[in-house]
Amino acid sequence: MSPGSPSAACASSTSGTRAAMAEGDGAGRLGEAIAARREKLERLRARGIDPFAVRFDLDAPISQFRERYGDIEAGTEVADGRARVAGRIVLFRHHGNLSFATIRDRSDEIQLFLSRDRMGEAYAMLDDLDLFDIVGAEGQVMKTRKGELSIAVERLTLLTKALRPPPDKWHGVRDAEARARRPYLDLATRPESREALRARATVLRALRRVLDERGFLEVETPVLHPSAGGALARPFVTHHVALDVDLYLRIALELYLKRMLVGGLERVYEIGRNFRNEGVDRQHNPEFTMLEAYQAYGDYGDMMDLAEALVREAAMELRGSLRFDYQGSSLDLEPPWRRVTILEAVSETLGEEVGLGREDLSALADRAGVRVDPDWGPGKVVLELFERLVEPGLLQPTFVLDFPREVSPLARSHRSSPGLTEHFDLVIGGMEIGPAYSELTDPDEQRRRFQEQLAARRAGDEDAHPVDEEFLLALEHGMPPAGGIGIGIDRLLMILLDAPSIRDTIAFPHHRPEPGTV
RNA sequence: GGGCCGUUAGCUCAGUGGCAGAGCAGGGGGCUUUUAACCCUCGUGUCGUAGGUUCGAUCCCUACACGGCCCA
Repeated sequence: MSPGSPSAACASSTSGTRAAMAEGDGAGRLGEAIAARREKLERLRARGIDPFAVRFDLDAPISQFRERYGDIEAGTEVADGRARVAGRIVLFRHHGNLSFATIRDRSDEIQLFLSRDRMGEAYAMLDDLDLFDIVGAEGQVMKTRKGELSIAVERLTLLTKALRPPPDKWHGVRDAEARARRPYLDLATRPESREALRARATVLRALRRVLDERGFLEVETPVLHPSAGGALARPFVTHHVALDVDLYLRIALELYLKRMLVGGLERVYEIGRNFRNEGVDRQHNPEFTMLEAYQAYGDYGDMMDLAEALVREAAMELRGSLRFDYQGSSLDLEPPWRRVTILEAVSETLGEEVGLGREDLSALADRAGVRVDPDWGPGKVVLELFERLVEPGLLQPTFVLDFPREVSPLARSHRSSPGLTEHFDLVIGGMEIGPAYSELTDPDEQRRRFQEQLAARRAGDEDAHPVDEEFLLALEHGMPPAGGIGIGIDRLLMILLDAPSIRDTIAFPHHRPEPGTV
């Protein structure tokens, strides 16, 4: 964008259609506001002030001044309390030769006490400052007569001039669409929005700590996969130009982490982005963060212990408690969590015994108001019944055990129940947080499972698992028995933050591009 | 995919079949202890888009787009 050329800036606007048009017309309040800010920009430049400074030395984040001087008496100055802080101007109150500005940094807000007395001629610069400009300030720590901790500024440095007006200083960005389209404005104006990102970091740290302490190695595996496996979902397709091959964005981490077990690493985990080509709703974003961990010589029982430890640690770290509300209902994350098989859970909800052997499963589903495809096998019908009728009601943390083999091609067959696998889903707040298995290590069995999936795919199931020869080859070299688990980080955050939508946990959630901007 | 709701100034929101409204933000003026400061003053818009009904539509109707909620 060429500096000093308002018209060029308008013409090259990349903002929304409506805004861009208002600007293009050169009329309207937005155009005026931008023009006013640009005039100030030029005035500042004319006075030798760089409106986009290179750097600023500061002492500490604002929160530290609060901690240190929060207790001083109203109407006093701290003799040795010098402060250099920086932040964005979020409130401005002018009183002629005295002004108050509230600036915000990553840690907190503090008031700048700006008087002509202390600033002299430099006070005139305030005429050319606006809300949302970023400034650095140096002065004396003080408290006003009304008891507001402030910095009596002697030197004020403009660090960045904001050329566009900020959102409403009190409400921030409230419109869901506007928020989704310009998340940085939401972050700049709504504290909860910033808190959610801190919470994510806190939770990830806690999860890593638990795994690191247990001897798991954090690893990274490819995002570009020649075949999209490890889960039953439709992938995004991309293309490698030099190799001239189509590749898929990964839908799961599983198959590469298992190869690492073949490689002898025994305990590995990865926290990474998965991509699934599906709709966007309260519980789904096309890219989401998954933790997967694999523990050699363990089974899905060990994964239950691990899940409890991981979630407990994350909750304690973030909330300091295992009991809190989720969307109006009280939640208790204290282990041990309830364990119920999927067949028991479905039977309990329907009030009659449900098994894979029942001939009338489809009719049963029909009576329960759950639509099922006539091509589906009993396992898929049971899963559908569970997901529709049972899962949304499982508020408290629950391990739902022993999924039908038909819907779990990568889990080991159950050691005692034929037709089932050692696969559980962890459900909290009515949402699937993640699956875990006793892993299938028998390459011949794995091949048969893939072939069953191939048959399903040929019958029209687009989500069926592809046959992955490279993976089978690795298994043939021998993978130790292992337990593996996946935890959807975004959904776990929904629980821990009491958030109604996955969007509240993601900095840049996906949305349709605004028409006319692409 | 279906149903319902929403889309009006940069932001937050009112509103009407007959000149388009408020608060904040912005311009001008005042103010040396404010707290979403206050007081005076000034201007504003493709009323989501495209059609239709009407003398006249931002308002009623239809379709579409985007968003939200619910259902599948």
